[in-house]
Amino acid sequence: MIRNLTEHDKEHLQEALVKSGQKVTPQREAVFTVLLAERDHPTVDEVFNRAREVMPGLSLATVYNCLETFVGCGLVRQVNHERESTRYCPNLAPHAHFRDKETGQVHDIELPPEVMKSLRSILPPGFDSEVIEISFLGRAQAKDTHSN
Amino acid sequence: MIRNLTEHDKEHLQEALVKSGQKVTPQREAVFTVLLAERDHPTVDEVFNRAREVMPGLSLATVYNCLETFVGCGLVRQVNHERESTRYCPNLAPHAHFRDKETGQVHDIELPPEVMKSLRSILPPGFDSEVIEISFLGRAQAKDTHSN
DNA sequence: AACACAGTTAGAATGAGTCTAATCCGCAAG
DNA sequence: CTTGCGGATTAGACTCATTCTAACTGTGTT
Ligand SMILES: [Mn+2]
Ligand SMILES: [Mn+2]
Ligand SMILES: [Zn+2]
Ligand SMILES: [Zn+2]
Repeated sequence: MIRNLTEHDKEHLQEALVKSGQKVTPQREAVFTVLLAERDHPTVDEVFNRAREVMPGLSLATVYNCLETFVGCGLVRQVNHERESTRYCPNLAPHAHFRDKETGQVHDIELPPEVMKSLRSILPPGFDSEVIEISFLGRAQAKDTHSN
Repeated sequence: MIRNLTEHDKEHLQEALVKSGQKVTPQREAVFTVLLAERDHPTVDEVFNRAREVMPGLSLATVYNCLETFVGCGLVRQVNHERESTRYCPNLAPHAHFRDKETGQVHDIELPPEVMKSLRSILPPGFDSEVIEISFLGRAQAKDTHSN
């Protein structure tokens, strides 16, 4: 269920950490592995529980620390919906989030560059934005969790 | 500073409340007045402190209750940025929010219908969204708070 | 060996928001 | 009038995601 990191992902992790002056540790590898294994936007507690299966001594504080570190080096994004627990997303492509009101599931919605551009264009002169967050709330038709 | 409600706004409040089977009370009028007086997306505490100036006995619990009621009848919108305290906005036109990273101020950004449409169009078939939230984070050039 | 230092850890503290149970108040029936 | 009802208000207790603190670990350096 929680496969190990591919060489490629391992390098990605190491590069981002080292580039910002931080170390690769077993805990960070475990947490990153969890994030890549199931891209369902888990909460901190969900990450914690999944990671503990493979590293039983891991503490909740460390999961908070790792996730904060990852956000800091741009390895993952935080996802907030209203005031619910923060979720984490390793998808680095520009995308919006769709939250299913009934199931609570969060889905990635690809953001074409033209839409990004039209969004930026609504900012009046003088407004300069680094981050744009777009989130939908609604109902998504049930679909196979893995369609393969 | 905290002018009374215009007749028009009073009717707006009454209509929305009565339509959803709730009563106009002095507390609700006071809280609504505060929201309309300064459209700066105040937090609950800010609303509380402003409203107490005109109604000293008002309780924080009631401010929470009033704001929840208003959201329920569509009189105001909740505005969340990351995990900061929830803010409240009486602007009913479709708009996005821009948060200034330095000042913390929140500005309304008008959302043209064509942009709304292009946003809706990125949803894959099967996804049906009632609410879209768009928030920008960045820096806005200082401007007179009241330019009149 | 002693030190430096980042990372990890358990548990305490924080604080926005929610819940509870008592009281208030406007209104309608007796 | 008096009483009863139901929604609204209130103070304070409570929740719980997140942050903070201080001790400890592990690794590399002098
Ligand atoms: Mn779904
Ligand atoms: Mn500003
Ligand atoms: Zn995502
Ligand atoms: Zn607004």
